[in-house]
Amino acid sequence: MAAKKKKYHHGDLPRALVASALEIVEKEGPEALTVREAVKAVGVTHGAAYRHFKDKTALLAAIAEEGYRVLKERLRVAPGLPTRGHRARLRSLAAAYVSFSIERPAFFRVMSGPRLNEDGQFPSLEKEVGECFGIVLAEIEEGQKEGVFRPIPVRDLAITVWTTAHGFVDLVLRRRIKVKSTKLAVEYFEKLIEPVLDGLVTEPRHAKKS
Amino acid sequence: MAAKKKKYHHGDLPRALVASALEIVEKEGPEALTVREAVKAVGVTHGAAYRHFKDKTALLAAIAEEGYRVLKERLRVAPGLPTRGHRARLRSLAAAYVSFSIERPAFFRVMSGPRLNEDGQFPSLEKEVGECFGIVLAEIEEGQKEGVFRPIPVRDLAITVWTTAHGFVDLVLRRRIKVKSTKLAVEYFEKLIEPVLDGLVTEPRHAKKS
DNA sequence: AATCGATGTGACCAGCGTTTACATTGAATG
DNA sequence: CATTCAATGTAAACGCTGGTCACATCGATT
Repeated sequence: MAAKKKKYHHGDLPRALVASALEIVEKEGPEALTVREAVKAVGVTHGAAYRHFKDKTALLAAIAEEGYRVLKERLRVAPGLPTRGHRARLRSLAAAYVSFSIERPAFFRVMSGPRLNEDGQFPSLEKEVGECFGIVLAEIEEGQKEGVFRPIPVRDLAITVWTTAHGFVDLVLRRRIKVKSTKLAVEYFEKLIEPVLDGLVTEPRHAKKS
Repeated sequence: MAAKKKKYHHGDLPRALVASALEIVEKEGPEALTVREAVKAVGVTHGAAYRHFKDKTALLAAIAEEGYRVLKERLRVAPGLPTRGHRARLRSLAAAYVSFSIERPAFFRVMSGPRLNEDGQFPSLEKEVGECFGIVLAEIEEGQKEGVFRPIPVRDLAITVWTTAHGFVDLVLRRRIKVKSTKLAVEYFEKLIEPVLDGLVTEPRHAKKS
């Protein structure tokens, strides 16, 4: 019976709203998200939402931003010990992007969904994106200094890996690439990316035992 | 003054509707598409649209299908003469996907946009997708027979290339990868995919002149 | 205790996708 | 040629949406 007191002011409506909205997206997909629905779980009128978010788009941007924060954490721990070698670390980064995106498709679809990044809108979102990309850039830079990666512009290398991971996830979530489980999807990706990595490193290609 | 006779029945409403809808998507983006708006240019009530399309989604599916038909044609002519060698032909296929998608983003965004391919809905759409993918498969199969591509499952090779091209386009259209023009985008892609191809072929990597 | 900016309310708007009962047609049938 | 009938288009309605606005209520500052 611990009925919450009905306060006129909520206290932290923005955060509660993002959480509620994320839950809806997780259950019914991004296009099913409705300001009115998101507001219901919070116990507030839908008009109140517009005190904190200019737009429905702004609400989506907040979700996306949160998503990039989660992704950032996963990218940070992904490479594991520095002893693993740069190729393995880069593979782990890509796999982390894939597993995050496939395990939390709601995040992924919002993060790469609407036109959140057309202009300079949502600079804080842009910042999170930049930090995620920066992690990949830094890793490749180091690896290249040690001569592991081919002498291609770092940016190009990073974009190639990003492109591969992103495209894979997108096609999986759109059911163009069919997989039976999220776990298998990540395993499949790790198999696919191996030849791509071969093309990005200087060391002679993995000798297949045959 | 060749005012068209106002006939009660349109003649070919479905085709006209798809054309009108595509035009809107081209001008204002897919999310701006409205059944009511699409119908205006055709001079018919919005209710009439539902005689021919179960849904707004079905209308989008028709656009997507048309898009895959156009793409298919471009994939067919892309490889050029068979004398070019399989690596060049595969690169051309990927580049054709990229240039089509970037030159006609409206098509791309509809084709890979909403959940058109969740279940077995829109089988005719599914067929077009399959044919496009089939062109890539066939090319790789041949190249592999001649020992140009590494002995990886054909499907995996095809998916890797598709993933790369698709991911690149998606990131470009979402302004995550910044390019100054569509032409430069394609050129940039062709540069990026080179190392990837290196990883997919058996021949020793391109010797860089240095 | 009075004040005031921030926050929430409720009513309202135009526009949307979709459905329905009804009107109009052209082609097939006799 | 007249009749019929399925296909196609119309008009009005439904519930829902994103967004706005005048107003109510609060909590912190004075």
